[in-house]
Amino acid sequence: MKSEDIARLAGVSRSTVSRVINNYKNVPEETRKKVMEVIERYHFHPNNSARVLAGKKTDTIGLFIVSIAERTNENHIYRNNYFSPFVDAVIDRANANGIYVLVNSIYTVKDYEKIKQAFVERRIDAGIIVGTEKEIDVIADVAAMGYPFSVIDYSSEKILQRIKKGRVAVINCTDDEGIRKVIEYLISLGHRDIGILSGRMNTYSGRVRYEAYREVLDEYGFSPMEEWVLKGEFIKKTAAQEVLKLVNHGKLPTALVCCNDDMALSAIEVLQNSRLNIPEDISITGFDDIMPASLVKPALTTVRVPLYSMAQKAVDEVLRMIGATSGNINIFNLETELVVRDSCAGPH
Amino acid sequence: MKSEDIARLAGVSRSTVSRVINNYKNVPEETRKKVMEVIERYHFHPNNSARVLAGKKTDTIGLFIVSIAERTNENHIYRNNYFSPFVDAVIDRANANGIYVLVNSIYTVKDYEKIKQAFVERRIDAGIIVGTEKEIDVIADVAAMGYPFSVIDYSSEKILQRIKKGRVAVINCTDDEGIRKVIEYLISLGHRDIGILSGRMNTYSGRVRYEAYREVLDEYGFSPMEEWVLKGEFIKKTAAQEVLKLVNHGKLPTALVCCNDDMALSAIEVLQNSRLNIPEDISITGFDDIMPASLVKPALTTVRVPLYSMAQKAVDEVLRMIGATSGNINIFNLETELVVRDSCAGPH
DNA sequence: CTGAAAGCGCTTACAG
DNA sequence: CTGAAAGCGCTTACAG
Repeated sequence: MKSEDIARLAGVSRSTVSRVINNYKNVPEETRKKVMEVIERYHFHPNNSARVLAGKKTDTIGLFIVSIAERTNENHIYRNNYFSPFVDAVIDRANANGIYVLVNSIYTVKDYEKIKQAFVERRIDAGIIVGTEKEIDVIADVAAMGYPFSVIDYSSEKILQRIKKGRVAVINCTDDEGIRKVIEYLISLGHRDIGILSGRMNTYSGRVRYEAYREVLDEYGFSPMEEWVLKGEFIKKTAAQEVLKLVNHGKLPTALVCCNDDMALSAIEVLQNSRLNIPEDISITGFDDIMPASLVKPALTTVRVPLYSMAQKAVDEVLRMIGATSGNINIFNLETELVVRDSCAGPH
Repeated sequence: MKSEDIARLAGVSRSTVSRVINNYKNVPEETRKKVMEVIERYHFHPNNSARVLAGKKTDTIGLFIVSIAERTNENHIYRNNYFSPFVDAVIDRANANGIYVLVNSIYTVKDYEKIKQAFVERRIDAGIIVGTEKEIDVIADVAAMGYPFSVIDYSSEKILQRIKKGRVAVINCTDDEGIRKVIEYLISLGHRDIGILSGRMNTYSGRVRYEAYREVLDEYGFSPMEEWVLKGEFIKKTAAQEVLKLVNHGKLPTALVCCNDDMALSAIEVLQNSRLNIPEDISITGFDDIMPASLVKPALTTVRVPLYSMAQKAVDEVLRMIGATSGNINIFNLETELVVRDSCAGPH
C-alpha cells in the first residue's frame, strides 16, 4: 500500500493525497474527507524514508549517552541511577510531542563517530548528548555542520570558546550553589573539619563541585587536612577504597561531602563496616538525589539535581531549534536544592 | 556530499561507489582503494533514507515498553527498576551489532498503534515488546504483516493460539519454578503459614507466579487463610495498603511471598513501621532481584529474573529473524534462581 | 569489471 | 483547487 494506491482508490492524484497527509490548507473539505476515508480504511502510513528523502523531517532525535568509564565499570549506563531517569524523561517528553528517540551508548573513543554519523546519515533531526567525558572536537564538528543539539553537564566556557556559530543549548545545574548549600548546612551544624570525596576531574560537574568545595572552605577560613581530600572518580569501588584508606589513616574529618550519591552510599557502607555510626561519628552528604538515597539507613542528606527538568529542557530546546532558522548558543543553569535527611548531625 | 560527488572525485560511476560501500566482491582492490580514499577524505556516509528506499535494511530495531499502569503511577517506565536494566541491555546488545534502537513508551491504549506505525512507516526492521498489558490484537497484526519481533513475558499459549504464522520469539523466564524454589525454601525453614502479595493478573508473570503459589501450597497440603492472599498489583503503594490491612487484621502469616521486589520493599517498610522485626517476626521474599534488593536492611531474599540475558536473547533472536527467510514461532524460558539473603528465618 | 538507466515512494514547485 | 513531472540519493538488475 502506497500513496499511489490511495490516490487511485480515492479517485485523485498522488499530489492530492500528499496534500491531505501534510495538512495543506488549500484542499476542499470534501476532497480531504474522501481521501482520509481511504487512508483510514487501509491504515495507510506513508513510507518514512520516502518522505525524508523528499525533504521532510525525520521526526527523530538522537540521544547519545557518553561514558567511557562505564564501559569497564560493571554498572553500564542505563542501570546507572543518574542516567536512567534522564533517558526516561527524554523519551517521555519527545514521545509526547510525536518525536521518536534513537538511543545510543558511547563506550569508546572510537564510538564518538556514531554521533556525527547519525546526523550525516540523516537518521535524526537533532541530538542530545549526555554523560561524562564528552569530546569537544566531535561536538564542534556537529555544530559546524549546522545540526542542532543539546549538551548536558558541559562547560559553557569551553563551548563558547570553541563554537562560534551553530544551534546549541548547554544545560547544566548550579553545581557550585549546591555544594555551597550543603557545606553551609554542615557549618551551621558546627562542623569545621570537612572532607571531600571528589568526582572525575575530566567532567564538568566533577570539577565545579570540587572547586566550589575549596572556595567555600577558603571563604570560611577552614583548611582541610590533605588526607581528607579523597579522589573517588564518581565510582563506588574507587570511593570505597579511598574511604578505607581514610579510616586506616585514623584522623577523620567530622563530615564528608561526597560529590555524588553513589560514592556517598559506598562511603556509608565502608564506615558502618568499620563500626562507625552515621551521623553520630561522622556526617555524610551526597549529590544528585538518586532513588536509593532515600531508601538506605540512615537516609542520605544530599543535593537534588533537577534531572527530569534538565532532560525536558534538553528536548524542548532541541525541538525549538529544529524549527528555528537562526542559530544561537543558549546556556541554561537549573537550580539545585538541598535535601536534608538523616545522615548529618553536629560533630561529636 | 552525495555518492555522485564521490564518484566524480574518484573518477568512477555511482554504481561503483555503491558497490564498494556495500562490499560487493567483484570490485578490484585498486578501484576499491581509490574510492575508499575519497570516501574517507570527505567522511562520506550515504543518506540512510535513500538507502532504505532503494531496498536496504534500516539497521534499526524498535523497543516498545508497554505499561498502562505506569502512566499515572508516578514511577514512569524507565525509572522502573525492572525496565531500566532491560533497556540498557537491549541498547548495548544492539549497538554492539551496529544496530540502532528506537525506544518508545506506550502509556495508553491508543499508543498501541505506534507499534504498528513504526513498522508500517518502515522506520524499523524488527521490534521488541516488553512491559505489562500487551495487546494481543496489535501483536497478531504485526505478525500477520510478516514483521519479526520478540515479546517478553507473554503467554506462549495465547500467542500460539492466535498467531499461526509469522516470525516471532517469545521470551519468558521460569516464573513457576522461581516461586516453587522460594516456597520450598520457606518450608525448609519450617514455615507453613505462607501468605502472598500478588501482582497484576492481566500480566503473564503476575498470573503464573500466583498460580504457582497455589499449586505448590496445595501440593504440600497447606491452605492459607483468605486474609493472607493480598492483591498488590505489582505497585508499591497498593502493596503498602494491602500489607497495612493485613497488619490491622491481626493474624499474620509467618512468611509473605511477594510477587516482585518493589512490593517486597514496600511490605518491609510498612511492617517495620508497625514495629515488626524482619525476619524474626515475619519472613519476606521478593521476585526479580532489582538493584535496591541487596541494599535495604535486611537484604532481600528473592528470585533472580535473568533480565539481562532475556534482553540479549530478544535482540539476538530479532537479528536472526531479520536475516531469516522462513517464519517460525520460538518460545524460550530462561532459568530463574533463588537468591538467599537476610529477610527470612524460621517461624518464631 | 563497470556504467547507464530504472526504480524505490514520497513532496512540491509549476502550470493550468 | 489539482494533476503531471521533476527530484530527493541511493541500489541493483541489465547489458556490455
